[in-house]
Amino acid sequence: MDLFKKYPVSISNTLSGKKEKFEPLNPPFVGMYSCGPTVYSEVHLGNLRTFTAFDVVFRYLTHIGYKVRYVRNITDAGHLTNDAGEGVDRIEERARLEQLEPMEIVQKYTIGFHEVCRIFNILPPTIEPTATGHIVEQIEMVKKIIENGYAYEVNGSVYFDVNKFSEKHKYGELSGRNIEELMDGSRALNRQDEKRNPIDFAIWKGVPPNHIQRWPSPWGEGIPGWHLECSAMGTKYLGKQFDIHGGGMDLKFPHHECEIAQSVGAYGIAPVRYWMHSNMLTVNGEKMSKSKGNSFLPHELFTGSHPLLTKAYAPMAVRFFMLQSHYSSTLDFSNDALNAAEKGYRKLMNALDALKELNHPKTTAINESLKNDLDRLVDECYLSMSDDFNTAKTLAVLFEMSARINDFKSGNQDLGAIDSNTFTHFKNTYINFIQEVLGLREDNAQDEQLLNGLIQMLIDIRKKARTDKNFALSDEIRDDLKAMGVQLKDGKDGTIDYEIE
RNA sequence: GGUCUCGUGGCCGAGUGGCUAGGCAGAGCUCUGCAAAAGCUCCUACAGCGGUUCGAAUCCGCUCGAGACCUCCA
Repeated sequence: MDLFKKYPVSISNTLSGKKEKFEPLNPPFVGMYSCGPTVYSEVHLGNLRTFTAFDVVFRYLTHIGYKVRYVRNITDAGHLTNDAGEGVDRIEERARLEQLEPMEIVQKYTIGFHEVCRIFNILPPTIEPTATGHIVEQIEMVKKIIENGYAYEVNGSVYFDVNKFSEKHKYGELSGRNIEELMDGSRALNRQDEKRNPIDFAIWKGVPPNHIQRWPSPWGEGIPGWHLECSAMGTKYLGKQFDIHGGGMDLKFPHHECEIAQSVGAYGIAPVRYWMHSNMLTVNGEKMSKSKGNSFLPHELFTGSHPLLTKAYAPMAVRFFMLQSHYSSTLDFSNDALNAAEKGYRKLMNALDALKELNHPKTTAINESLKNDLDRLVDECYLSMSDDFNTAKTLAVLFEMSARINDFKSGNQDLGAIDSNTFTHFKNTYINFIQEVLGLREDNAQDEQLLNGLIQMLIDIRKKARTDKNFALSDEIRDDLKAMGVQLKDGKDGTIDYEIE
């Protein structure tokens, strides 16, 4: 039986505001889209939280047997910072600043983004389309919206007519807004404004002659509107209606709201069945963002070079830190929290190493209650993840499992007291959840071999010293290693393990 | 100003009507040549006030506090 049938997934659908049973349109296939980065500068940790959240969704759905097509875009076409045609195009701005062609900027930061994803063990999506690679699709979509009467052209730009749209459809359903309030909230149009209504938004924007990024269109040279790419590419690769659309909370309005309007305006059907929004990473209670100047860059984390950090943190400790909270809650970023996460992460990984070394011996007398306990833990891993991808709850279960693992390792508990099927199931679940579902892995894998050899050598010397009762020497070796951050651990049976701090 | 969210033990964070979250820190015990690790035990909270209920951290109301969106942002 497929795991997704045994452990049905529920998702907090931000469209309905309720937790709903997840039923894909065409099981076992799942279509999932999440908004990727605009590649005009380095991604920061806040961005990474969202990518990590949907990485785990992708991983888990895949793990339980769904065939997931996961589309995450790269926004490499510049967009004006507001729809009135004022403001700046960030990619264009950056290009002028660095004296580069916009596509050089885009290339540079796309590569940087991929590098960071690799470091944080964020899997590549199954399709990673770019906005500039889908100008044709976007133009076609604009045409359809015009044909359907929901957009109008002014001076080479095309605007979505929100008022017209709302005569037949709902606008603001996702973000819980109504048009009247939005009108009140927006400033009045000035004389130069091309829009009929302040809440209309550009789906194609004509650009002045000095603008570098530009594409020909039926309305003249210009750039696509900034909400349009997701609609066009989502439709192209996932269909007019697909299962899951994710993104950060701050994209809910206007970005996702506009996506819905465009898709309905073009195809007459709601594009997404389950909307998921991940919450913000905060610093001292405030949203981490570039504009607030409180963002952390990945390399500042690895090197500990940020003024608010007391030390460097490994990427996997940070990933673990993010998984310790639910994606829909805000998560506060601090040294103390990171320190705690680092230790918790190590504990989990130590148990993982121990478990990999464990093999089931001959079964002796079966301990029923132990067997039931292990089966329950396996079950709870799945139930927790199926409950709206509750990674925090899942980690709590994994910690319980690690205690059982350490019992087996130390001999506190006899492995023979359970049958080998139970053990294999337990073992596979622990390994799979940590590595595949949560995407946690050992850091520093490259240097490990060399280091392992060196330390092993010292361990052998120390073993001899202890056999000779030369404790002065054995302690010296242990203490000197400790000073360098290598902690030796003497086992009951004379084996010596170590841990790098 | 409008809309909305949140306020959990020393810290971080799950939990949305009754049953122990978990991690980190702290205390103790076991194991151990010592140390570390590990296991076990303890520290048992839900912003304040009122209400609903047999029973509320969980539902309702008010108060206080924090934050988000309404402009680009994951």
